[in-house]
Amino acid sequence: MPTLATTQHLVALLGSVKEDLLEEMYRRVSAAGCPGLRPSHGCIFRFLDIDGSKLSELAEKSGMTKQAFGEHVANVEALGYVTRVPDPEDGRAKLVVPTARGREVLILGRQIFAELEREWAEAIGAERIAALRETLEEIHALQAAG
Amino acid sequence: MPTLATTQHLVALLGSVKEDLLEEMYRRVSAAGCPGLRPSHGCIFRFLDIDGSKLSELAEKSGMTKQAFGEHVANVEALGYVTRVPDPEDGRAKLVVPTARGREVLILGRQIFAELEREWAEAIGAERIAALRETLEEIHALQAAG
DNA sequence: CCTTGTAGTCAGGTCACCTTACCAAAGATA
DNA sequence: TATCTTTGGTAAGGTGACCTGACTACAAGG
Repeated sequence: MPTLATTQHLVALLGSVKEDLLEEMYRRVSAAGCPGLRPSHGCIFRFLDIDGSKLSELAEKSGMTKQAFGEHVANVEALGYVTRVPDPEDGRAKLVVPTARGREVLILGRQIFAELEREWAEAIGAERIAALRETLEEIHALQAAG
Repeated sequence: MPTLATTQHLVALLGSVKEDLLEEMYRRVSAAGCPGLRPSHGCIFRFLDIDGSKLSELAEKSGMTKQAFGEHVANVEALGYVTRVPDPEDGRAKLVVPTARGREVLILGRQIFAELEREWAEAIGAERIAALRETLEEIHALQAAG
């Protein structure tokens, strides 16, 4: 019989695991010599092109307002990971461009993600991780539809 | 080859599904005639005893500070779902006690959770939902340990 | 009693968003 | 070409969900 606790546990569990992963990720990023970055800064690196991307593009891809995204960019710029340069093809626009350190973070991020995937596959089983992803996608689709 | 997007997708997916579920839950609670309640108010109903519980107990179980929890209680009290009464056994303490409407919410919550479980089991398969939970628990344990 | 610990509140701060209002440049239209 | 609308970005201010630090009222032990 499903109880309040049972199902709430699933919701809480989803939150915990997400936080666990984000935390672990940024712990490693930090340990690898890129301090100051917070989990929320991931929204920048996630879709950032190595040659620079327009703020509004990034904001839209992240599902955030331009203002909210711009704030994160300002933070990450202050930390020295990106710069804002005027877009040569659009006088209104500015390109968010990774600095040398920023490009390191981009690569580092990929490495750390690969590392985590490998560790989960080892500890839990690659096919179970795949199944997890599939089930989550189905639930998401179900909720989006219903 | 695991990419940045692949693994980030899993983190994002966890977040999306969690939000989906919380949203759906509160949509139904609202539809069932209990307006004003927000997802974050779940922290109160989650551990609230039908006869009342002490604020600090609830705060501790939710992993929140007393102050933060107290704010939620104030909100939910203003909505008329709980009251704060002095604890007859401890002059310092106050009991958070559900009102009649609050007790309805408690029951309603259980019903909605049961409903959701049933729907997922139907659409996705009970054993896959169980597997999801198990895998999440293992990852959580893994991260807590490592 | 008096000290120390605990329950709860108050004040104020932070973080990650949001809305409203605006400017400046681009593109469409007349 | 002058204007009108759309789009890229910023500024200012607000909100929700937390936090820390400082405080009061009561409890419990020596």
